[in-house]
Amino acid sequence: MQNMHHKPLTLAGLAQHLELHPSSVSRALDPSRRHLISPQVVQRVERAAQSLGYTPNRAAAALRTGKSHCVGILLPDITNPVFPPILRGIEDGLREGGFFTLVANAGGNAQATQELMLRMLAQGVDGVILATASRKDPLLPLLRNAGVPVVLVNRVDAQAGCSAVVSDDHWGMSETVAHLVSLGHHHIAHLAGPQSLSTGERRLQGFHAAMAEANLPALHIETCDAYSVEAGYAACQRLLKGNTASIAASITAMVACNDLVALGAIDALREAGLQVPRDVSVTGHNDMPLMDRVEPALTTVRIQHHEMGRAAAQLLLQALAEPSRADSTLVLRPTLIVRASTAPANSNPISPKKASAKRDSTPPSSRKRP
Amino acid sequence: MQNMHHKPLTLAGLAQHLELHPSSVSRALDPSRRHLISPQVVQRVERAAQSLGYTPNRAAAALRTGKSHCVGILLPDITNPVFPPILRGIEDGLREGGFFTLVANAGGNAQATQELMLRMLAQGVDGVILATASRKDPLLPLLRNAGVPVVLVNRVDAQAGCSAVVSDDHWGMSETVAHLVSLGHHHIAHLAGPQSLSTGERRLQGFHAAMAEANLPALHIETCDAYSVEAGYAACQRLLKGNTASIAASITAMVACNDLVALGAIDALREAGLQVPRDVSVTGHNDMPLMDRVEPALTTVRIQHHEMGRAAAQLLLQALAEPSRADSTLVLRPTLIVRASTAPANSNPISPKKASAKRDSTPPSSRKRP
DNA sequence: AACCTCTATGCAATCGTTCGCATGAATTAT
DNA sequence: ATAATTCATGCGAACGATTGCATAGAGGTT
Repeated sequence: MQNMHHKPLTLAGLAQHLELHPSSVSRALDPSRRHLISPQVVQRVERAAQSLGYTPNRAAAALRTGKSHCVGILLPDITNPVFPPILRGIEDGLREGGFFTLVANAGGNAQATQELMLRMLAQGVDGVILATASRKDPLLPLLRNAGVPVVLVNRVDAQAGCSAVVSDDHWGMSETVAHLVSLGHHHIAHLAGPQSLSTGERRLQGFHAAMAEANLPALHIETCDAYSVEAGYAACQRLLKGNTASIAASITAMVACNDLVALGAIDALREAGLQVPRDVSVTGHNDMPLMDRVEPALTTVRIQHHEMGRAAAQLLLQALAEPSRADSTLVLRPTLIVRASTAPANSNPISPKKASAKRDSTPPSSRKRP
Repeated sequence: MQNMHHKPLTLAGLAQHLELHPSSVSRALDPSRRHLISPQVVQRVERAAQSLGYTPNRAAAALRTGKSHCVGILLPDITNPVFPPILRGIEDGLREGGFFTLVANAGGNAQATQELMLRMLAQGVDGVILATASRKDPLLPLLRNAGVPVVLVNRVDAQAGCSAVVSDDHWGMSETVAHLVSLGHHHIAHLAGPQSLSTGERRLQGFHAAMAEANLPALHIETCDAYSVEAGYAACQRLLKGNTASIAASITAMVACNDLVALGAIDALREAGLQVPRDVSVTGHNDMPLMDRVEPALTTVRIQHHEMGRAAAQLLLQALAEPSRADSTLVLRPTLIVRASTAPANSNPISPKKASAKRDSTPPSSRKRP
């Protein structure tokens, strides 16, 4: 086989071909320094670069300038359906800015995560986007010390110190509770997320605020130790068993911190002989894919995941271009999607099933807030 | 604020501190060249590197050696639920080998994809994993010419020339058809995937082979133009309307090329007044997340996505370590997961609903082949 | 004791780009 | 016409790690 591994054309090679000095060619090829070179030469260089297929060696440029045009993305686990659209948004945004994305799953412990981050820094990433930050992340001081711009996405940090993009959890909770109240619910429980994560904390706060706003007491709150079906199942069981039967029976609606938790809760409710939504209405959060097709279709809060990623990328690009720029936090407004898992409150659990018809039966691609 | 951006310690700096020559330190730190240095010095160097927090500048090493320790991953769209577990597997595998993953979504046209790949090469990736390859990908010659090792995952290329990891589509189809036959189905249709993609082609071939094996004619085949709910919906409609009413009515089972297509098909069947699985059984492929919770829970072929990614990473690492090594194709065996969307064939559509009880009611975390 | 081996370390060139500075040519001001 | 000012380009030293080759001792052989 004629495997001609054309050893890539170098800047010096191109310069020689053009009978110019490498530095001139370098300048002619860089938009921000083009003005130093005469237009004719610029054109000549561009043509030659094009036809000879010259591609600059980024490693060399990275060494010289200290900029690798790579951004590190740290997320807990891409397998969690929340993250793909975020990552997609980040990648779309960064690509426009000419950056590549170095993705790593930081599933492990803090120790492993820290080492991972050190390796990323050694790799020379110009900035970092964290989708993993708990409320007080040990990585942040490290990154600050390294002088690398950071943007948090989906979660914020207690002691801030960097830009962030989050969903408006207060608004989401407020809409959810208002929806349930309008259906006649008064005894509304909350399956809260891990309080070590900012989303868990903020949604709980949002729930409290929304209940207060509706003049209802927030009595039934159970915390999950993870965003998973299993954790939701367990939390719901605790909620049902922990309270006296009469109190538990009075709960007619449950607001979950997350779609998976909601699914787990539905499982637990069914196991307890209760029907959703006839006996208890359940809501989720995130509007993960397929939530319109589970049984019953889940009423949930749709977060702008893709937009969150894109915004995070833009924030990082800004910080990269203008390091002195002040940090900013972007809050994106979610949308309540009403489906079949919520129904009018039913004070008498023995009464016949009613009003459980699906209200959002449009195909997924054309779903909109009613 | 006391933003001490400790300019990172350089190899020369460390050497100076140790009163050694940079080259000695470099060797002492590299496991494969350590033997050239006396054990005492190696230890001294390691200690110092540890305590002073020395991290080698990869950009410099990349320039000198031509190896960046980065691998490029190209996939159509991380938002497609098939890819997250694959990516996760790839990342896990590469991390063990000390490599980072540069991820890019190649959603656009061929032109844009090619440019993206060129930029990746300029970035200096040591190898590439493609999850995008159609049956005859224009990227492959380009990569071959650049002398960059390539591994295909989930899809293979007609003119091979590189390693690949795929699922055993023939086996999957064979199991699926056998399952349907054992339920008494004889008139089995196939909603095929795009024939420009290797999975679409291979699953169609597998379907033909499986039907032949069962001594059944493969008469009803309709091709989807994408792996989506909409495409499945449209294809199923064509299947129902394109045939005469009598033929269409005789179909009692449909094998879809993909879970989403199966969901679309179920929509179309319902719209036509047919019930799943009472009137028509439907199967999917992939076992995407939540397929156990849709209505009805989908019988589908579970692909080892994570393992596929991991294997691809290992193949690439091998190719990187030993460039002369021959290409190999790894075929992973999938598993049929039987759920509620398949039921015994019902020759009389008017007969009462039966045998639609869920057979896979174990929680998602502990699902196994029965 | 002279010679040879072997081993641990030092030396210096190199990878491909970038950028401060120097230089010569062209343009303008006086 | 000459000096002052631009402008376009050339020059060469970085950036930080790697690596073939050179070398200085230590140890062993006859």
